[in-house]
Amino acid sequence: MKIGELAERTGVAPRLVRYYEQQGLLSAPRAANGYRDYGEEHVERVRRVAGLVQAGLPTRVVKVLLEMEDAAAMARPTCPRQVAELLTSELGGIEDRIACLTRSRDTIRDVLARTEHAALLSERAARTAAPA
Amino acid sequence: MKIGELAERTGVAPRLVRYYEQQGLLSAPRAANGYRDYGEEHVERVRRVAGLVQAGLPTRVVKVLLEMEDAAAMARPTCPRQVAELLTSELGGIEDRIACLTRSRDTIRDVLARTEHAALLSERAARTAAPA
DNA sequence: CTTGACATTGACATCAATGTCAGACTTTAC
DNA sequence: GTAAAGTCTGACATTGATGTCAATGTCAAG
Repeated sequence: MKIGELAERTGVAPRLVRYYEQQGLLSAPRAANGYRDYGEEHVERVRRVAGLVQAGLPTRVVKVLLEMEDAAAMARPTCPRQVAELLTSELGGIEDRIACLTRSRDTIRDVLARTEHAALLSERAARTAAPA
Repeated sequence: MKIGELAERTGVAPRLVRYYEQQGLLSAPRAANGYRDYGEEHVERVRRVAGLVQAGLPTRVVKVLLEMEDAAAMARPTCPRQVAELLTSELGGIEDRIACLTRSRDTIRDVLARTEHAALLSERAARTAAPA
């Protein structure tokens, strides 16, 4: 598929897809005419990249993170010492973020449930349970 | 305490503390001489603000989020319809981030455990279990 | 074959979060 | 009391993630 379709399916602007590619987060096979030519696997990949970037990770970190996810699929993953150290230190930051966001999520749910807007919450739950 | 000490205790640069204040995320009582004069409660607050910002939330969102956490402490929290809607829509994004980060966290742990760097992981666990 | 929609690259603009510096004032340490 | 260190405000610079535009090329539909 071409970049336009990929963008539509991921909700990520073509501009950003190219940017991520430039940052080395994305491979981009080319068709004979020079157009980028993506496959299904790229849809997942782009979603994942965008998700991590939106979660506040710099592209530089996302890069090693994803390289590592690729490695994790292997039976006997290898990982240079230096990368392992970077990941170990990032791990703390990631856990902090999770804790911070989790707390906010719980607070939001709690407040919505306890105010007169509980309906919004159940509407949303209904939507996510049966996504169109 | 003055801004320097607050900065030291939170790991957040004074410059940023002032910035957060300017964005309305922070109150800043002043001493007679004009210096900002913080109490213990501000330490927590600043950590929370910085945490959310690092988790990729724009200050504008952090602001309503924290206002709401304050409200959540009340017996009968109130919340204007418009704010409730904003929060409901942010909720999805937050959940996405959590999922994304959780997955990365698990992958990191998994890879570290399965490579020759498992030691890093246990060292870290030891540190976080008994923080200095 | 032409027109319109989409792609390519590269340059430039923007925005939010930070860093940094200058000039004036306060406080701390000697 | 003087010097060093910390604080204030305000301006300017930088960085990373994006938006936008221009000039050119490709493709699909009429």
